[in-house]
Parts: sequence; C-alpha cells; structure tokens
Amino acid sequence: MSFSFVDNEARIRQFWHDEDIFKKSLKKTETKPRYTFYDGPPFATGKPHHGHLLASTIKDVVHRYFTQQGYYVERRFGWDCHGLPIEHEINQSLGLQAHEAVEQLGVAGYNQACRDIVMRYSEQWQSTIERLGRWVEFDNDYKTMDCDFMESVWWVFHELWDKGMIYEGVKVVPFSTSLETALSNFEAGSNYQSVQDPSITVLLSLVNQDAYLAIWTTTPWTLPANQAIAVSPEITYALVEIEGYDKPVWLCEANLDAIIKKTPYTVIETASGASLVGQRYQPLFPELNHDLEDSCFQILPADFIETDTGTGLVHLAPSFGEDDYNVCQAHGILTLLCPINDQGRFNEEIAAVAGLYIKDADKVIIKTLKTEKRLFNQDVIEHSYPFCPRSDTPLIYKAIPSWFVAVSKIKDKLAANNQKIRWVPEHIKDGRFGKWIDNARDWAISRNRVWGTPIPLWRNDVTGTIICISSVQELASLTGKTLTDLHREHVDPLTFEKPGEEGTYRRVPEVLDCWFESGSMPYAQAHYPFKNQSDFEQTFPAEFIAEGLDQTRGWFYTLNILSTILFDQPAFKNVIVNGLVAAEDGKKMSKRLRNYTPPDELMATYGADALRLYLISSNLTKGEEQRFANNGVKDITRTTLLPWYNAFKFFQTYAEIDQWQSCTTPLPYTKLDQWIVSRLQTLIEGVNQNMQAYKLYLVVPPLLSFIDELTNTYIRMNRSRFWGDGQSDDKNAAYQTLFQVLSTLSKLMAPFAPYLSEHIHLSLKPFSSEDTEQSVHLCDYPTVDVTRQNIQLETGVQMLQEIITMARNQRVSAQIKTKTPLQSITIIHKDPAIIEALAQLSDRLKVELNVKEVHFSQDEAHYVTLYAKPNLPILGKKYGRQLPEIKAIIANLADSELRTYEATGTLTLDKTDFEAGDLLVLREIKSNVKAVSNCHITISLDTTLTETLIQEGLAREVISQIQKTRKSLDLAVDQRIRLVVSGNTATTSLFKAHEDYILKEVLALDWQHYEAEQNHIFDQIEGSFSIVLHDEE
RNA sequence: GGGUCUGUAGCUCAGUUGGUUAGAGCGCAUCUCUGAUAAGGAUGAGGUCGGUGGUUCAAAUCCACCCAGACCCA
Repeated sequence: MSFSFVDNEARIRQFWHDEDIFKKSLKKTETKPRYTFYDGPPFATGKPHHGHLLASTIKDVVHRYFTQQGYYVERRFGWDCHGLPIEHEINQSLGLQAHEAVEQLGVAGYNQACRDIVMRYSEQWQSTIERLGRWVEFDNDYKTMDCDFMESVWWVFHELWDKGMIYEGVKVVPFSTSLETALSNFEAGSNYQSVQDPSITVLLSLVNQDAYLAIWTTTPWTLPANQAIAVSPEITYALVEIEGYDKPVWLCEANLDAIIKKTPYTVIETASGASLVGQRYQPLFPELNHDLEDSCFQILPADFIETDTGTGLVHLAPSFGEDDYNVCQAHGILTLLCPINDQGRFNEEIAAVAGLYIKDADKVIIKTLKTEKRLFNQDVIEHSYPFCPRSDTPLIYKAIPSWFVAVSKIKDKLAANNQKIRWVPEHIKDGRFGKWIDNARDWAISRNRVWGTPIPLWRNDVTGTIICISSVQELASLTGKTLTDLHREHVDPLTFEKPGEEGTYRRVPEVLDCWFESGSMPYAQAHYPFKNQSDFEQTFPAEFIAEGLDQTRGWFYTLNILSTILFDQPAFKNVIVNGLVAAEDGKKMSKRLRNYTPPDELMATYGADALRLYLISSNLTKGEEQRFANNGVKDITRTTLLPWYNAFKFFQTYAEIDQWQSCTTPLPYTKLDQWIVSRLQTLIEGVNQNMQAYKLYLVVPPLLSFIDELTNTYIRMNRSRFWGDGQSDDKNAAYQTLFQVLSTLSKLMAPFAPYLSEHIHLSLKPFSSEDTEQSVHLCDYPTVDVTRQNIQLETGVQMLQEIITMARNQRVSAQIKTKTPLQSITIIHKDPAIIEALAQLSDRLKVELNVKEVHFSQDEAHYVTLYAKPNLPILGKKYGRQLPEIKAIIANLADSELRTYEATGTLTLDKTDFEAGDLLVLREIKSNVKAVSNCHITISLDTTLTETLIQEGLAREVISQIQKTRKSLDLAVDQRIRLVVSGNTATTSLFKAHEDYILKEVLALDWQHYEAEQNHIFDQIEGSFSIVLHDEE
C-alpha cells in the first residue's frame, strides 16, 4: 500500500479542524511579543489564481515560522470590496452603461447590487486557501465596505485634511466615454491597441503678423478646445513661403521637407522658439471664445516638445492633455474649454459638430478646415493608443475636478521612510520603488463613482465653506442621524446648517479611490482610533507584508503615503515582493489559452506541500518572473517529500518491530551518528539565517541536500544496525539518532511543508518517551546547537564519499562487481590529520567498498607526481601584467620543487619567490601505478581476484536474489523463511561454505538440498540452481 | 519613449567581492546498486553564458550600446 500525500493532507486538515490547532497556536502565543502582519486585500470577484497562492504561501511560511519562534502573529484575511471592477460587473450584467445603471437602480439599488456580488467567490477563496494549508482567520476578516472600516478611512482622510494635505484641483485623467468615468492610470495602461488615426497639420493666423502657424495633431476633435500653442525655446523655427498659400507659414526648421513634402517653398526668415513666445493668434472656433482669460491664444514656451514628428508648434487643449494643462496653468490659463460631455459627444455651442461623438466629429472638423483652406496636410498615422479595458472604446484624456493628496510635499519623508524598509529583493528599494517616490506627483483620490467610501466633505452651497467629518458621531452631532452604513445612499441625503451661517452643507459628490482604502487598511482593520488605540500604536508599523511586484505603485505606495503623513513612519519593516507567475509557455496565464493547470487541480494531484515548496524555492520569492511547470511540482515530490517520507517510514517500520522508545541515557554514538546530527545543526543554522533575512528562496536547496544525505548516506550506511535481533546499545544509538533527526526535521520543515511535517510529528509520538506537543505547529522552532556541530567530521564524510565514488569507478574499469569482495584498498594522503579522520571511518569504508582491509599511506611519492596551478586571486593582485610569465614558470615546476613548497610554504627561484597561498598543488597519478586520484586524494584498490573472493561474491549474489524473491512475494521484513535449494555440487558447496552468512542475511531458518529443478533459476551460479522459499509456518 | 528586472545545456534553473576545467535537476544514451524508497549511484552526449564593443594580467560576472522578453510608467 503506497502512501498518498493528497489523502494524508486531507486527514491532517481534518485533524487541525477537529482539534482547532490554529486557534491553539494563537492561544499559546497570546502573551508573547507581537509580530504584526498586514494582509493585502484581494477582490473576491474572481477565483484565486497562482499569483494569489504564491503570495499566500509566502505569507503563511513567514507566519508559521515566527509563530514557532515564539511571536504572536495575528492573521486577518482582508477583502477589497469597492472599486471599478465591481461596478463594471454590475453594468455588464445589466447590459447598461454606468450612468444608465445608476439612473435605473438609484444609488441605493446600485450599491445593493454591488454588495450582492462582492463576496461572490469568497467561499471558493476560503476553501482554496485552506487547502493550501494557509492559516488565516476568515471569521475575523476585514472588508473595506464595513462601516467600522469606512469610518476609520474617514478618520484618515480627516487627518490629512487637518494637516493641509488635501486640496481640490483639476486633473487630466484617462476617461472612458462608454463607462462615463475616469479610469486609474493602471486601468488605462492595460489596453493599448494599434490604431489608425488622422494626422493633420492645421494653419492658424497670427494677429500681429501676416503669417500662419502650422500645428500638428492626431486628435482633430480637440481643436475646438485649443487655448494656446507651445514652442520649444531652443528649437529654430522658419517662416516659409509655400506655393499655393496666401501667407507664409511658421514651422520648425528641422522638418521642412517632411512636412511640406513636394511643394516648392522658400525660407524667408528663421527665429528661435523663444522669440516667438507671446505672439497671439486667432482662434479656430471663435464661437467658444467667451469668458476666457486674455492669456489664451498666444504662444507659450514648453520643454516637452520633440521635433521628430510634427511642426514643433504644439496645439494645447488643456482640457484634454496633461502636458497641455500644466503649461496652460503655469501661464495663467485657468478657465478650461470643454465642449464635450461625459459620453464624448459635443454640446450645442458648435453647430457643425453638435451632438456628435468625438471620433465622428473628427471627419466633420477636417472637412470644415479643408473648406476654410486651413488644412495644410492630411494623413493617416498608425500608433499605439490606450483603450478602455472594459468596453474597448478609445480613451480620451480629460480634465475633471478632483481632490488631491499633496504627495509632492512629503517626498523627502517618503524617501527617508523607504530607507527603513527591508525590501526583498533589495533592488526595489532604490530602484523601482525609490525612483517612483523621487518622481512622486500629487495623488488624485476622488472618483466620480457610486460604490465606494464617500469623501467626507460637506460644502456650504452658499458660502463654499467646507467641513471635513471624521466620524459617525461627528456626523450625528451635525445631522442628528447616527449611521450604521456609510455608503452614499445613506450619507448623501444628510445635509445640515450651521447656526449664524447662511446656506446648507451638502456632501461633495465623489467617493474615494479604493487605493486610499487599502492604504488605510492598517488603521481601518483595527477601527483605529475609535477602538484598539494603544494596541494599534504598539504594533505599528507592521513587521511584515508580502505582495506582488505590481503593488510597487499600488499598495506598497499608498500604505507608505498615508503612514508617512499620519505617523512619519513606513507602514511596514519587511516586505517580500513576489514576481509574476507565468505559464509554462512563457505567456501570461490565461483562461482563454488554457495554458495552465488550475491550482485546485494541482493540489488534488500533487498536494499542497509540493506546490508550496515549488513556489517558494523559485525566484518568484525575489520578484522575478518564473514559468510555472507542473513537472517542477512533481519533482519536489520525487526529490524531497518522498525521500523524506521514506526515511521516516524506514524508522517507523523497524521501530515498531522493536517496540523502540526514545531515551535520554548516554549512548555509544558512532561517527556517522555524530555526523548526521552535525549536518542537521548546520541545516538549522542556515534555515534560521535565511528566514531572518526573509530569503525564502534559499531555504529549500540545502534542505534538499540534507534529505539526500539522510537517506542516501546515513540510512543507507546504517541500515544493518536496525536489522539485528534484540536490543543493543549500538542499535539504540542508531534509533535515537534517526529519531532525533526526524523529529527535529519535522519542526524545521513545519512552516514550509505543514502537512507532511505534521504527519511525521504525529506518527513519531508513540516512540517518544517524553510528552510532545499535540501538533508540530505548536512546537518551538529548532535553534542551532553548536556543541553538536563538527565541521571536521563533516569534511571527513565528504571525503569518504569522494573515495567511494573513486573506488567504484575503479571497479567499473576493472570490471569487478561491487558484490565481489576485494582484498584491500590503500588511501594515500600526506596530511596525518586527514588520515586520522578517515581511519575513524575505515569500517564504513570496508562495507561500502566491499574490501577486507583498508591501508593508509603518507608515501605520496610512490603514487603521484605533484603539479601546480596559480592561485589567481592572489597572484593576479601581486603580479598584474607579469602574470603570463609567472603562469609559465608555475606550469614547469618540478615535483621536487613542489614538495619543498608544500613542506616549507615557500619556494625561492631565480626570477621569483612563491609564498604560502600562491600556488595550488595538485596530484596526478604516476603512469606506472594502478591508482585513482581526484587531484586532492589518491586511492589504490587491489583488484586481484582469488577463488575465495569470487565465491564470497557469489554468496552475496545469492543473497541478493533471495531478497528480491522475498520482496516479490510481499513477505514481511521480519518474516522467517526456509530454503529449498537445488543445483549441482558447486551450488551445494557454495551454500555449505557460506551457510551462516546466507541464512542470517535472508532470515532463513534452514536450507535443504533438493535434486528437482524448481522455479527460481540463477544462471550466474555455475551449474545453476533453484530455490523454493517456504514461510516459517 | 522612460524606469526596473530577466536572458547560462533540448527544458527548469544555480553560478559569492571579476580568478583556476561554467554547475544542478529533468529528459536522452550506456552501465550499476537496492528488503525503507514512486528510488539511488556512475559515465557520456549536450554551452560562441542574448549580441557588439570596452575596462582588466583575467569577464557569465564590471561599463557602454544594441537585441529579445516581463513588469511598471508615459
């Protein structure tokens, strides 16, 4: 019956659930130091994908680790509830556009519709996250739409308001005319498409000169909103007389041919852009020209102008371009022309295009310009243009009134606080995040939406005075209404008046950007400062957060803006930034392409432990992208989980037979016992170091090699110690060692592979003479015990393994199987300390290599010649340019010279001297000697075969075959058998000669000789024979 | 267009302050071991370390530019 990781995980999960282990781990650490964590809230409108599982795994690993370290780690799951994604789903399901949906349902109905779907997949989330093994409190979660949460968001806003960090302005934002709303830059950037647009050059008449200005645009519909023209002061412009035009034209000198094309022209004069600044021109659509500042319709200087396309004279429509807006603002153009509505349709002021959608207006405007002979050039350009990610209509940039957080005021503090954060990977601190902060601009936090936290500003409709409300109570004191829900349908109707003041206070219409809410999460999840005040202040900032690279400009940023303004601190001290999980084909994971296996399916196949280990051992945990390969998960099972489980299973099998119990009395531990314990200590040390540095990606590889050493070296080399009958101190020492290693390993692995660790921990319980914790996750994390570390021994075993490999190679080349014993091996090394270390392991060597004697020799001269290589890092610095000559000298050094060098540490030659460390002395087998060397150590295996040795080899062959037969018959490992052997005299004498040995190894009570041929035939044995196995009874 | 990251074997990835013959796993071929094992081990094939230039005695590693990909920002 083979072990199923998946079934086991289900059992363990049931155990955790039945025994309430997660709660117990929290209870146990309740009084311990706090380790604060903030969970970045996901939207529950879709199911969790690989990226979420990655982040969840990272979070869980760190939480479990610090819990076992003796910290109290509160883990509340968070949900992002507000925002455009939710609204869009409503609009889509109704088949309506935003304003229509709101008109139809009303604000209350609309918000109710959002509320109904916002947690749609939360159960799916919970089950997947729990399946992954992440311990997080779903019953103690926070939602950004909870009244308490929203009240704290109001408080945060109010703090900012009081500190003068909020102001009202105008922002040019990506705007979707189909959703009739502004989009975040994030949303706007997600759907660039290659499109063809008109590319036209238009002529405008100057007022004080009989000449035209040529301006270039790809958005003709913005021309009615033109309010100025920009030039670059550094560029040279030319006034050109062109055939067929009544007046000369100004444009940039560099592009004359490209713009004018084949028409003959003459340059009349040239001028710098600076000298053109201040010239006035006549607007194209004078019908709009009312109530504007005098500063309009003139040439302004700007620094963003390029000459590779266009005329160097740039049309400025401050309502429809960020650069345009900034330049105009700077030169006193404050009143903006905006002849279109939110649907992108022109209003009635311009008769020609009234009611037309902007893209349709393009054609009309071009036609009008043509008839007025104002169209200089008309072309089509193909370029990349942002589209609405929801409706696939072209976005426009549009100035809308907005509320801002004055981030630029606190840039320096933000940067200083950033320096206090440990970023993994580190480059994000001064790279992506640091540079983003350096260029920080004010943050527009208002949205003209319905489903969100209302901005808590009430404006007097007569005086314009604004009051910022900071709490439910304050609102109640002004309005007499105590709200339990702060959404618009409840808040908007509340108005109030102030005694002695005329006018009524009404709330401003906008809601907050949902990033403002997630950035407020540290305070809002605690309902700070209305509750938990001192508790919060003691645990802020968070010790740790972990999210994806895409949050650099998202959550990481907003958290820090708010924490810097509120408390002049970063919001978190450590952050692991994970990279994007790509599909195996290198593309994005996509439902449409079906290029990935859903996480639930993966866990149903390989289990959560394997998935977790695969995810955290990758570069994903340091912000790099990784292609997700199902085979990688499978490999983890094969290379890590399975050998680990098998090591435990081996222990369990024999410990049950022997009814073994752990003990604390001193035992005669062998060198290999001490060695594996030392290796374990080194592993513990490394894991702790890497975890303290939040380098999760460094944890799994050493672990893997430890498990490899445990199974393929320790257990393989010590198997026989567990087999013998009865109890002995040596056997006890072997059990005790393996038991200790396995139980420590289960604690060490618990954060990473919580299920299998738990299974092994629970299964080891019956063998422990001491009380153990109910769950491995309630255990203290192992710490390194340096007294049990023995680096010399670790090196010795390392060398032992090298020798074994070399000797096996020599057997292969001599064509002698490992089963055939050989008389002796000689190990040659000049260092007595190393010989001593190896001598202690010589019994081991005999068994591993199947040799009868192990000899040691320091007499290298007999076996090897020495040669040297330059120790480049040292000699390079010493000799620099002369290095090639020195290398040549070294290559020609004689054996005797190198022996002197090794003995004395120095070597004096005619041209140069060498000191200790300059040379690397290596070994090479002499051509007349039968030996093998790996440059450092040399062995010589005696490959002479005698009849006795061959016979012994055959006896082992027989044993091996009998064991295979036992296994194929599914006999229990301690099942005794009887042998019936048929064969010729050679067979019989082989059995007679090695009777004791064979019977003992295969657990046979006796053997009998039979004449008849039976089933099992071994042709390797001279004369052939067969064996029948009989169960004992 | 700008910023950050990535580019190493057929595939997935290591590669320390520049330094000696660039490694591992999977896959492939050959051999081998095994009463814990879904295994293990050995050997081999497979690399112009994305490209070009530069710095240096020495570059996968540092610098510049270019190419490709990802993310973020325009």
